[in-house]
Amino acid sequence: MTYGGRLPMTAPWTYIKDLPSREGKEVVIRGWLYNMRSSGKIHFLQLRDGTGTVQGVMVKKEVSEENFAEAKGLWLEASVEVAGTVRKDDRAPSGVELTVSSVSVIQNPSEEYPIGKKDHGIDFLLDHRHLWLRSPRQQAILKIREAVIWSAREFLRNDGYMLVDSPIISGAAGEGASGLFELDYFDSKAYLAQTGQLYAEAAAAAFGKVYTLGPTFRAEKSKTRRHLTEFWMLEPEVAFFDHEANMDLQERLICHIVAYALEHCRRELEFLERDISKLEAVKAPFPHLQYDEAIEMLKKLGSDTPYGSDLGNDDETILTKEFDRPVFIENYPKKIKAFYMKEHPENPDLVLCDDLLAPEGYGEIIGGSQREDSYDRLLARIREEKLPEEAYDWYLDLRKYGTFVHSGFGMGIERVVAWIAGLQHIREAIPWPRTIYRVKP
RNA sequence: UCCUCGGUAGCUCAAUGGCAGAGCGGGUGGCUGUUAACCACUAGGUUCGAGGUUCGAAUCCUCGCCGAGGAGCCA
Repeated sequence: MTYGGRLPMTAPWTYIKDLPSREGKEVVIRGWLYNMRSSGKIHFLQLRDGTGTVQGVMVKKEVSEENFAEAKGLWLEASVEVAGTVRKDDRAPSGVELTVSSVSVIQNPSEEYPIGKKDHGIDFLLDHRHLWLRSPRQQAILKIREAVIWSAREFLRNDGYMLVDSPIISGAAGEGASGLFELDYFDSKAYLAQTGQLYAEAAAAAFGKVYTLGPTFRAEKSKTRRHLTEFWMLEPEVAFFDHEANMDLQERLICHIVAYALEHCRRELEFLERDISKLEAVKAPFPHLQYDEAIEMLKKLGSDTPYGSDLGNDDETILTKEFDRPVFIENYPKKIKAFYMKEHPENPDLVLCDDLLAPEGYGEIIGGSQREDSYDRLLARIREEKLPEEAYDWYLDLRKYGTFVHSGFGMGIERVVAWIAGLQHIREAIPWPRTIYRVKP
């Protein structure tokens, strides 16, 4: 079982996804054995290579006795190179099977694979995330994640947006000191970014239409199905866009992402048993509710959240069940929102902002606002919130040198993935979830 | 930080004061079309830890540890 000797890496091999087009041909595939059944004189090798799965049928009288016996001794997740002939078979899910002529063992595990064929508890699966990724469900979810990110970037790039990365280490507190991860930075303190927004605003003054995409960090001890301590956020920021244009961009972006997933991830969505009709309903225009209308509506639906409070998770769930597509909640009271949001021109107690809530109880996937562009009002807000003024000197500069109407928003990647894939918990929507009690693997 | 629930074989769970069990996985044997294959046999335990109540504790009590679900906060 010498790897280099028996398996020249320059040799061509075939990916399982391409087998249907190689019917009748002799091929070699490389991958892993994810299950095996045997009837004594015939082995059924369930093989996967990351592009698909195929059943290798190994008949005793058609292969060497040694090779047949060696195959029988394989453990689950053995890595193998399998040679055989592609054969059409109506019993196979992909329409083809592989009639095996020989199996070369790359490595046969010396102990049993921890993840079995029956159900496991979430604690065990998260402890084995590095192996759990191999399961079909996790692969389907992560393919949808990739599609969400890819389609969002494609949409923005085609619409003239430029990716301008923002720093992960920052000396400024961002949205307020609570929930920040603090780290030793040589002789002083620094923080992990909670948002790239302030940097995106600076970049918008340079490039006009920009976005950031990267990990963000919240040190809050949240223990819910909607929270991670490390999550990815897409944050467009647009010069000369007002609140209305901002929401229009959000609506177009979400529609594009959903349409892309429906077109390119149909198999994954079906595997996850997602109700596809719910996604097909996601079309513009999305309904809009003013904050006070939302509070009124919630009262009729049995919530006792008073005017002036932020909506709770239960409120979001109740509210979104009233609609078949995402719903905007606009113009929250100033005192429950961030300092950088622009005051409502007709009501100084409100700010020009929006949350976009996904249907079916998934809740907030986007938070956005028009930014305060007045130097004086922004400075006043920083003082009102008792934020460290000196940390925001550069941010205030943006209002000092050619200030401009601008707006932007943050879209939580994992929440969008959880919604589109129909997940119960956000932690499956990221390859390596970080939660309050879990940083390994 | 608060509330709720849980921790028993490698895994998923049962046993609720009276002999520690099943399914899956592992081992051995059988089976030429299996689809979480099946059949037979078999090995496998510090019941999370410490202390307590009791003739007797996986089970009841106290403390601790480790998780999960939810609240708050947020994307």
